[in-house]
Amino acid sequence: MAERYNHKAVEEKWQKRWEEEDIFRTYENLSKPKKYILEMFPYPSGELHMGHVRNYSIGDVVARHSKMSGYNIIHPIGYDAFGLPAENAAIARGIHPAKWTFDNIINMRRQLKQLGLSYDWNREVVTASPNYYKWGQWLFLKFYERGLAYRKKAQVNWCPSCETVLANEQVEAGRCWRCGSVAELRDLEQWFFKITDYAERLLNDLDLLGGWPERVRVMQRNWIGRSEGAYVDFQIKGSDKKITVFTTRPDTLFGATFFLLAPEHPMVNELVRGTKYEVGAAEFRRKVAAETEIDRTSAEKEKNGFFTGVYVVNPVNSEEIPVYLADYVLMGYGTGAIMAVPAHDQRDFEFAKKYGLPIKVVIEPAGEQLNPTMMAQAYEGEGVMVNSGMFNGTPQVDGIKKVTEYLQDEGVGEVAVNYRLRDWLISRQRYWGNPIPIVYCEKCGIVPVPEGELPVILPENVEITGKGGSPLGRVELFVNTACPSCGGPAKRETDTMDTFIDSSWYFLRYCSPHDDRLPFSKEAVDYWMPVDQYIGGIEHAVLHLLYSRFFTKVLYDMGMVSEVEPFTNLLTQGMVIKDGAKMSKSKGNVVDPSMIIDKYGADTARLFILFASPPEKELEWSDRGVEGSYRFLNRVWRIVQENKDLVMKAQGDLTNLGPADRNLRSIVHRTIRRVTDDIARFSFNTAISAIMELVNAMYKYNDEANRHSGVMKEATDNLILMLSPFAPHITEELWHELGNTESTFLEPWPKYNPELAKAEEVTLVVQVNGKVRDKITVPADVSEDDMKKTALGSERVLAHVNGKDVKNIFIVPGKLVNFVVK
RNA sequence: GCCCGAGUGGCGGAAUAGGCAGACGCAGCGGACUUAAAAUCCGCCGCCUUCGCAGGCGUGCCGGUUCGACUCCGGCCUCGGGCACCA
Repeated sequence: MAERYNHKAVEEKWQKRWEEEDIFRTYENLSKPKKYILEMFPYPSGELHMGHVRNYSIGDVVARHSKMSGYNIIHPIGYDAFGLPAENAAIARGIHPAKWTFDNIINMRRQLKQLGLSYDWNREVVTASPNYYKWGQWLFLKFYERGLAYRKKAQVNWCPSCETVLANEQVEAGRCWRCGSVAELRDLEQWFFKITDYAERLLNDLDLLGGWPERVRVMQRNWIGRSEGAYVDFQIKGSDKKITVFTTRPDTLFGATFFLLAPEHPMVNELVRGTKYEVGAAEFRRKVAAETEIDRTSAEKEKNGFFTGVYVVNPVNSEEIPVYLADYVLMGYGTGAIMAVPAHDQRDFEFAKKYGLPIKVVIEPAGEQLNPTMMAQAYEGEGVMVNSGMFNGTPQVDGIKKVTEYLQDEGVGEVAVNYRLRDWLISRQRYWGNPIPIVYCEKCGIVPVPEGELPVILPENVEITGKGGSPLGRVELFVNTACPSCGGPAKRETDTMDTFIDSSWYFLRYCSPHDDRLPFSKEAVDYWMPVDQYIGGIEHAVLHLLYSRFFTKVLYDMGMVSEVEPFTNLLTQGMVIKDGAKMSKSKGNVVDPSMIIDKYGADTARLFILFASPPEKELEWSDRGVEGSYRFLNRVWRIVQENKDLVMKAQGDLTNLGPADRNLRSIVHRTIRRVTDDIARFSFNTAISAIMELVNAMYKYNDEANRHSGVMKEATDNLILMLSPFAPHITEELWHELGNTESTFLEPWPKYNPELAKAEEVTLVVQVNGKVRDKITVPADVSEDDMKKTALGSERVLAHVNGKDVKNIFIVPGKLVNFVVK
């Protein structure tokens, strides 16, 4: 190999060799501890971006370091290949989504290989291939059998731009998570997964996830939104019917002065039918329905209501209170009906003020009286029950329990738990996704496609316009079929599944990717799962990470997996930004990884990305910084080349060393300790800086008159091995140039000798009254007495101590002396 | 509004258990090598005062605890993120 570092030649050479020798292939091996290292698989948009490079560089360091540390690792990759962009490309450029997707995969696979990532390519998974989506359909059928997949008519989110419905999790602040369009509400019959059945477990098991960032757990906790309270029945005046409300504040029941229904509440029509309120109620409902989710749920918006002419009876005091429709009451939460307590709920308070409804105080803070006419806002704090009959004087905290018990005894209420989490709407009116394996028969109704007929193949001949409903609905050959049950004429479901289903179990498929009898083999999954380290973006804090947890729990209940949580440890990487803003085409600040790899090589790109910032933080891109990393690799290259001959004929005797030799050895062993610890805590930036310091020390040592070949070899070997997870190509080249024949990937991770890692000399810091006055080099094993003596031998210290009383002396052994003087 | 997270040189960042603030890198400055430049190697590099020795100040702001605080406590400011009529 040439004297100069030629990144292109080196990287191409080793990528080829690794592939030929198949060194990243992994197998189950019960004699070794396993480690599952996983990065979120990419959507094959066509080009790798810097966020991918960061994600996969982090994962590769963890994987390579784990492998070298003796773990049997699994480190797979694949493509989340279904999704709307493929259809958009078809519309914009007339390319079939399948061609667009699979061409993109070819390109992205090439780019991933250029990065030198240690993937077991034999485990590659593509969600858009029939041998993967078949099993997604199979799982759908299992969910259906268990009652976890069901169809219902509901008010759902609709993205007008993507022309499809969206799950709640996929609407962010009222906008489509993908395209940012304002979501509309529509009444549609759709397929749902019953994730709410798992709400309690999804919530409780967050406690098992100590290896997750706290903020992700908090986001999921908030999203699930558990609240305890009670159901309370209110009798409709002049009817034998009742309406149930959910409340978290049964203690304020005596303060209910009116009653509110969501405009969509199913009782509304019945209540106003044939009355003078009928027309107005319908109009009010229409007006509210026209609002977007954003308007509807904005807390700032003025509340609107409509009186129905109906009254209900408060079960605790028989008071008759008026029933209104209110736009701030949501049909999707609780029962869609609430009791309004304006004195103790700010929203109800505002509503009461607007419509001139009475306000009745039933909770008062200790030693204070509240006057309803004087109140500027609701009192939501703690206190004691008043105006509440037999409960007067009860502290509010006890009141919640006591009133609920009373309601239960009277048969008009019960304890209740509600969640903010809604069922997962999984239908999509799109083509490029996994067909829902369901047939609608005129006679038999909903009929699941039999397992033996899977997969329901996604037809290729489809016209994609992006308009007018599910594209599959226009493919007659697909739609028209025979009922699997009676053989009569039937129609297929034409919606496809949410692509988040595909990504909810791909990590299981990696364990046995070629299984053709089941989605994954229990044996393989039992060996590899759970994922020990998952790495990806924070944007999936609720979406993908919640859905995957749900899937894992269902599969656990089915006996298909033995773990209740899929991801033991989670690392959420920060964004890559440039000039202070997220890289985006519209801002014109995108840096293309291909350009960087071409100019400096993958090793430089990886090293820079890992060095510039800790993985969880934002990473500010810097072209100068990249050059610095490139300079460093060249520096490594040269110091190894310069010492190649010396190292190759090194003799192993490391006794009788001079001070410079001992010093370098000590630095080498300290560096091993630092780098090992830093990688373990994902502090890659400091790990790299420690390696840089080692290289600086090696250059200094290089000027010594009598370089010791054995010492130089120890430093060089360890430098190469420690750097190899970060910059695998250059280190592999240098490693082989030194006469080694095994890949660094297969070498053991360096170990340090604690004795050698100790410095012989340390810097003693001397303070007077907490201010540093001198720094003196002393032997590492200096006694406390000698520390004191040495410190008092310093003129600079004496200048601040002489003529004063030494009141106290604090000594931190081997580190610091502090004289307290007056 | 509520809940998180973060504020350290010109810049990215470091300080893992309360003990040297600014490791490492970028930029800058100086030197060596060179006919010269690039590359490379070596050195300097928080601010103020000072020829220097040295001294003072300094981790968003104000206060506290401590022999000693970037680190712990109380209050505030700014920025970023999440949630936001969920009864």
